[in-house]
Amino acid sequence: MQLDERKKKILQAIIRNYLETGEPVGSRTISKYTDLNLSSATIRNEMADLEELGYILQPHTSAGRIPSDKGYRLYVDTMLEEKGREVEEMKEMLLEKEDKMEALLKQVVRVLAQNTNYATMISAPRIQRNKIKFIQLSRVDRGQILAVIVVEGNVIKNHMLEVPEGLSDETLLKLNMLLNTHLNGVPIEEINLGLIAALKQQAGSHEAVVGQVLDAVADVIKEEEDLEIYTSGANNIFKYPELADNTKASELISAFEEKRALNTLVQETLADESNTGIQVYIGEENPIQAIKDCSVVTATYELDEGMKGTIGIIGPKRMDYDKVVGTLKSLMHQLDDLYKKRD
Amino acid sequence: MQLDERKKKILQAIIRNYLETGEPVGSRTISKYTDLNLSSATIRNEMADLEELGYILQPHTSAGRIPSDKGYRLYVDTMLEEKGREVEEMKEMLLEKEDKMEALLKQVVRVLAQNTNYATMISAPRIQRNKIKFIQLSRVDRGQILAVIVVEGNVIKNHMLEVPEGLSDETLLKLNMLLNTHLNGVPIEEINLGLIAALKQQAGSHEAVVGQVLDAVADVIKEEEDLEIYTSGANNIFKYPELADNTKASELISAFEEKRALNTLVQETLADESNTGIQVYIGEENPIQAIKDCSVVTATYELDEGMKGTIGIIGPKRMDYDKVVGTLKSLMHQLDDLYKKRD
DNA sequence: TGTTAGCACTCTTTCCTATCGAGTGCTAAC
DNA sequence: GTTAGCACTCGATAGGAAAGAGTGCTAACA
Repeated sequence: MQLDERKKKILQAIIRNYLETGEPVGSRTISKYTDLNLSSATIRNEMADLEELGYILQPHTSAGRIPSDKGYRLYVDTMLEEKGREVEEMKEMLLEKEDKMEALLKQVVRVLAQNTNYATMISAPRIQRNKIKFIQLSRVDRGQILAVIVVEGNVIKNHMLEVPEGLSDETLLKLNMLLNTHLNGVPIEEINLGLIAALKQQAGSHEAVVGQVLDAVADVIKEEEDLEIYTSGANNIFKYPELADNTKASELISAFEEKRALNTLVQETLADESNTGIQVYIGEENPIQAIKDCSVVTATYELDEGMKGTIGIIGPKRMDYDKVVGTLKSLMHQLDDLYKKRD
Repeated sequence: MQLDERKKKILQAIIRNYLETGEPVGSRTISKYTDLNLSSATIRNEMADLEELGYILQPHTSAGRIPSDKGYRLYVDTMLEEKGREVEEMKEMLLEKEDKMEALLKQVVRVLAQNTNYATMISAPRIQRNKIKFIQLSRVDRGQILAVIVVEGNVIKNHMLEVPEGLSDETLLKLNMLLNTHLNGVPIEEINLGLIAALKQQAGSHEAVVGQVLDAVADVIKEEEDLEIYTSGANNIFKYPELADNTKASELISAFEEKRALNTLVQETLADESNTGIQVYIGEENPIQAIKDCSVVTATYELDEGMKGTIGIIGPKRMDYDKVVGTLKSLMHQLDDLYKKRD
């Protein structure tokens, strides 16, 4: 059996309707809902076929049909081809520029949750090019030195070092020179044992200080790895009865709080380079067990200088894919603009 | 009518039992539960009295009794006098020292949630003494300058400034001198218009740079105000049926996510200086409307140098106050130790 | 051959009712 | 003051009937 045009139309109608109502949809509804002018009986026949093909399923014998994961998948795929919508609504809200990346991300994720009525997440951009741009040691207190490390992309890292009180200003100046001449412009990955040994040797009796600075540099990478994720709108799941029962809700909330799980999602999204930057995981397709009853739409955004992050929208399988994809696309453009303007 | 010793004992028994089961407790249960050797009928009489006094109430005519807010309050008050327990369990977990304050707080709040099975929050310490300790401008790029501001308590603030490319190293040095001589040791609150004007005048043509630095300083205070709050264990609320229905759960989760609300709780806790540092808000007593069906136990912790923060545990009204207070007390000691050791 | 009307059948949902049982309040006796 | 006893209340639970939505199948139709 093949999936002809009419079957596709009926399937689409079923899904659309189900997205709206969340209830299984019957043949009579479709008979009226579409412009095919077919009786419910005919629809019933077609539905039986669609079920056999695996695109829809019946919760129980005398209920209407609901889309299967396979059905959603077809729907989403055809939709992604067709659409390139826009949602301008949130532009204004975003335009209240925020100075700090963190605040900006928090705002984006909140606006997105409010706009879509789904749960949302965003991962802070992961810096890919990691050259050291600038290092400075400054005395703050008698026995305390502040190390400031700036990495390409203007990621700034502060670290307080305890030093012997006898350390003179002169020495400090020397150490500054030493560090900057050897490390400026060097990608963090290239700081190997040889370089470290050379630095320590030149630092002489102050090798401990150099060691601490290098530890701080190493931290920059470490922080990269457990990258920051912000979430919002977790409570939106209560708007969808199929997700709101205690067990599921608890799992979902928990996954949202323990951002560890979401991280796998981020990784997965960043790894996949194939398409437009937008990916849709339906039900079991997504890598997180706890949200297997949900669908996830993710987008990769890229700011200047190879800084990449992920935005995700998590909702019921009957989420309004159309709108969500549109919103994400528009949002990505705006993030682009926003960043370019500021830069 | 007075609250004699026997009534107190009965009330305590009712509350204890209700804390365990979460079910209304009947007269027969109490008759067996206590060592008073009274029949259920007698208990019934006493319960009628207790109800009249407002310490307990009946969900409906033929049900047992549950404690009222007033009842809990009495229970908690007498308990706080008596107890000074310890919970050593989480010591080990905390002893895996974390370098960064943020990571430490996140860990504390997580450990606490795991230990208690309630939702938990912690606010990052708010610095009270705000003297500027150190300011430094460093050139990072041709047109970019990094301003590092260190405030007493070693709070570090970075800010990137855009400057005209013509700015010479010499000028930079002068500006550094200027800022440090005038601002070092000055409490941020005391930077008034007069001081600002004087600084700008001395900076001459570079007053714009000084202005930007001062803006960054102002940010330190601003950040103080919307202080950071970390939460954990929100999903624990699903363990208590009386909180787990959709409406309530949604409100709770939402309040937990929107940390704004929790902030009022922090403020309130910090404001109250009266007692041991531990406060208990029962039901409507707490300032957040969304969690009016919960109880909140808060503690103020104080690290060195007048840095104060708040820990909170949010659970059902029938939370195990005894254990929670004990846990919090022990935790506070450990935080003290931890910080002292590191310092 | 595809479409449709009709009908019996299935299964959930809803509502009603009866029953159960926990717990109370009251009375009378100890 | 304490207790036993009893009638009463009211939620919870279970069973069953009726309603309703929707199906699958058959037979008729164009």
